[in-house]
Amino acid sequence: MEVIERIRKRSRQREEILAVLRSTKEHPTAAILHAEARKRIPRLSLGTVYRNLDVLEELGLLLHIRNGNSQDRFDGDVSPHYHFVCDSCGAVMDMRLPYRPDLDEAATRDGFQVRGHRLDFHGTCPACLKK
Amino acid sequence: MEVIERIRKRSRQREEILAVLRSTKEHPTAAILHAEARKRIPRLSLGTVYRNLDVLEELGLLLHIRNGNSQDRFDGDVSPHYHFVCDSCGAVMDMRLPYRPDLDEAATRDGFQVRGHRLDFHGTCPACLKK
DNA sequence: GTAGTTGCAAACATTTTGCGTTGTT
DNA sequence: AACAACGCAAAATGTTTGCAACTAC
Repeated sequence: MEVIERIRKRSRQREEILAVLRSTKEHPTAAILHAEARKRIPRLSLGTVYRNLDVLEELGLLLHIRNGNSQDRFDGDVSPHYHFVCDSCGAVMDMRLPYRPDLDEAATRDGFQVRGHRLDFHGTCPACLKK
Repeated sequence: MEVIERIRKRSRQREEILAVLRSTKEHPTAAILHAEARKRIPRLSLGTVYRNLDVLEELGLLLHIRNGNSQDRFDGDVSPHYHFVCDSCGAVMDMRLPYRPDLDEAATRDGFQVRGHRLDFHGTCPACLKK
């Protein structure tokens, strides 16, 4: 948990939530993380999951993807990268595409102070194309 | 209402909602549209606003921006363009930046069928910078 | 007359919060 | 001992839906 312990008290719940998130390449919802983490901490409540997701986001240890059709998704990979969202099945996948800092430069004008960007591609994912 | 009338029955409510959306450069939430359209149609219900936003999205007459901190926002400008989201005040603004179809080409690989992309910049908006 | 559309209110789904207890430092 | 974090359940938020009445065609 590195950074955290200087600012927050440690908790098994928080460690477990982050571990689950880091163990997958999917981009799970809060409910999925809850179900998964419960396998090891059966009494873990959903409220605790949300509270810890907030804390972890604040500390920059996860990405909060407010995209989805309904439920938000979370990404344990905080390095800059882009996503692909399937129009058909709704899955969120990582793109193997270099990050483009030059886009921020092009956008810095008209008085905007640009801190970064978010780029999502959408279309049909390989799995759905097969159907 | 151009296109619509061939597919749907016309309704004053739908026309008013689209008119309000087109009259602004802000990117209003459903609640804002409701409040605004109510000035002319006092009994307009929020349910009707949501139903019509769905219809209008389906017909390609608006963009549904599932971004925001909580409430979704809507954009009456359906031409391809990018947005800036202010980290400080949450406002969504249009960027004067040319659309980049080449990004889609670069992303077409690994079996993805790319239909388009969404690019949001974030940082601090001119108004918030002054404070 | 038929079927799309409405207003209203109830239902939903997701996320947030209050509170008394537990855990970490 | 102090106070962060917890579990639980209730509340808040944003959106959707069922239904009877209304409206466009």
